[in-house]
Amino acid sequence: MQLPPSAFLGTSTNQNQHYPYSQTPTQPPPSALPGTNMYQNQSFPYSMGVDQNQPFFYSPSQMQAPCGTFSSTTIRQGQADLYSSTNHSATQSQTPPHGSLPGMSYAQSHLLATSMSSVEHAQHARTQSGRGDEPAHQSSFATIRAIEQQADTNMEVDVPFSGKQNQPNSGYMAMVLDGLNHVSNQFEKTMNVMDTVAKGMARLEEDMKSRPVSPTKVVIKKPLSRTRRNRRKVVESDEEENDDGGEMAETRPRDKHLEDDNYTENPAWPILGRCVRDNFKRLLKIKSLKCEQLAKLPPPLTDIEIAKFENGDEGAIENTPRSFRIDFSRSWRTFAFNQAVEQCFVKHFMQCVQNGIFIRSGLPQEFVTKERVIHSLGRHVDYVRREYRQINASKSKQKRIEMLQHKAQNAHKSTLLDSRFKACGSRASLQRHENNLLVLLDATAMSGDETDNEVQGAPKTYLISRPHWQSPEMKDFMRKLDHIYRENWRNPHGRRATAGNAPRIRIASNRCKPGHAPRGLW
DNA sequence: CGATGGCTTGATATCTGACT
DNA sequence: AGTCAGATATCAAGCCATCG
Repeated sequence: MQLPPSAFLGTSTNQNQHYPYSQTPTQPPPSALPGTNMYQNQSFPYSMGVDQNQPFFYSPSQMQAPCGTFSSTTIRQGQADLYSSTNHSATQSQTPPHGSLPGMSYAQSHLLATSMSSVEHAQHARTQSGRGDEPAHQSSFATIRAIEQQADTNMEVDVPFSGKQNQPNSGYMAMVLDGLNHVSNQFEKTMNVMDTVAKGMARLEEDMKSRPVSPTKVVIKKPLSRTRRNRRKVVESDEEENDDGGEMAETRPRDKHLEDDNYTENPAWPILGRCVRDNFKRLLKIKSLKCEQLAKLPPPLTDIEIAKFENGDEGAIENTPRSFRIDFSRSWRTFAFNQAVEQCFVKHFMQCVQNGIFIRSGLPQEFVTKERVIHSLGRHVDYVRREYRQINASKSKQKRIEMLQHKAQNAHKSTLLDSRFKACGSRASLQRHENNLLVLLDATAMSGDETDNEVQGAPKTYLISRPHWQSPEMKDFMRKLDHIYRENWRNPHGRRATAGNAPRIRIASNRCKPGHAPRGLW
C-alpha cells in the first residue's frame, strides 16, 4: 500500500488543497485508536502525558501534525533537552514533543511521538494479551490485516473516523500504518546521515591533529547552499580523477606568501583580515566603503605637505591613530608618507591585539605578527584604493552608474546559471543537457539583464540582453529553462511554498552583447 | 612592480511564508 | 506577534591576466 507523499507527508503550504482529509472545527473530535476498547482498564508502562488508567486517545493536536504540513522550524538542542527533563505536553507552545531530536522539525517530532505511541500500544497489547499467535490476539491482528487490505481500495479519506466511537475508519488506519512505515524509513535515513557525519567528524579530527591550529574559537563558515558548490564539486572530482586517481589534490599556492609560510591557510587568517578591515575603517572614521563614505576622506596631500613631511618640518602632517590619514592617490608600498601610515597602523593594531581588543572577534593573539598584519592590510588597501580611484576618476556620473549596473548584471549571472542547473536537475529528461551543455558554460555565457523600469513600488522587470554568439535554438532552450525554474518556484512539489524573493521578471528583447562562445560549443 | 579590468565568491541585507 | 527558514539581490573582497 502506498499513499502519495503529498497525501500523508505533504509539505505544501496550501493545507486545504493537500490535506488528506478535512479537519474543520465542526467535525466531531477524533476519538479512539482502533482497538482501543481492548486496552481499557489496563495500566500502561509508559508516560506520554496521558492518564495511564484511561484508554489512549489521540488528541487533535497529535492528529494534526502527521496529517498536515511539515514545519521547517527545527528543534534546537536546548528545546529537546527541555522536553526530556520536564516531559511537557506535546501541544505546549514552543515545546517539542517527547522523543524529539535536535534538527528535527516540530511536525516531524509530533509525527514521531504519535507513531511511537502507536507502536508502544501495539507492543503493550501483545504483552498484555500474550503472544500474537494466541486466539484472542490473532483476531486483533487479523482485524488490522483486514483494515490494511481494505485501505488498499480505500485511498480517499475525508473523515478520520466514522461517526461511531471506537470504530476505525479504514483509510485513516491505513495512513497511520503508512506513517509508521515512513517514520521507520526516515529514522533509518537519519541514522545513515548521522553515521556519515560521525565519520566525517573523525576524519576532520585526524586532519586537525596533524595541523597546528590555535585552540581559540574557530569561526565556522556558513556552508554554500548553492548549486554552484555542487557544480564545482563535479568538475573538481573529475579533475581529481584525471590527475591523481581521486586523491585530494594539493592546494595550489595562490601567491608567493604561501611558498614561505602556510599561514593564509590557517582559519585565523580570514579573521585577521576582518579585524584589520574593521580597524582600518574605524581609524579612517568611515562606516563602509560606499561612495558617500569614501567621499568623506581627506584629499590627497599637496606638494607642500609632502615636502614638509619629507623634510620633517614643523607643521608636517603627523600620523596617529587619532588623526589617521592616507593618500589614496599615491602608491601604498613606495610612497613614504603611506609607508609611515602603514607603520602607524601596524603599531596600533598590535597594541590592540595585546590589549585583547579582538578576543571577541575570535582572533588568536599568537597568530598575529607584524608581517601578517602588513600583508593583510596591503591587500585591503589595494582594494580601497581601487574603489577610491573609481569614485574620483574623471568619469562622468553616468559612466559610474553604468559601471555599477554592469557589476550588478555580472553578479546576477551566476544566480542565473545556478537556476538553470536547478531547472535541468528538476526534470529527468533534461539531465543530459545538464551534463552535456550546462557544464560547458560559465556565468559569463549567461545573458545579461538590463533594468527596464524604475517605477517605485512596481515589480522590477529586466530586459534580456543575450550574447551575440548564442543561436536562436540555444536562446529558446535557455528561456525554456528559465520558464521551468519559475514554474518550479511557483509550484514546489514535495515541499512547502518557496519563500523569499521571486525570481527576476525577465523580458525577451532584441538586445545583444558581444562575447566569446564557450569552448566546446563550436 | 604597480595599475587596471574582468571576473568570481563569501557575506550580508532583505523579503516572505510557515510555524509556534 | 515573534521567530525561523529559505530564497534572491547586492556588497565587499579577492584573484587572475594583461599592460605600461
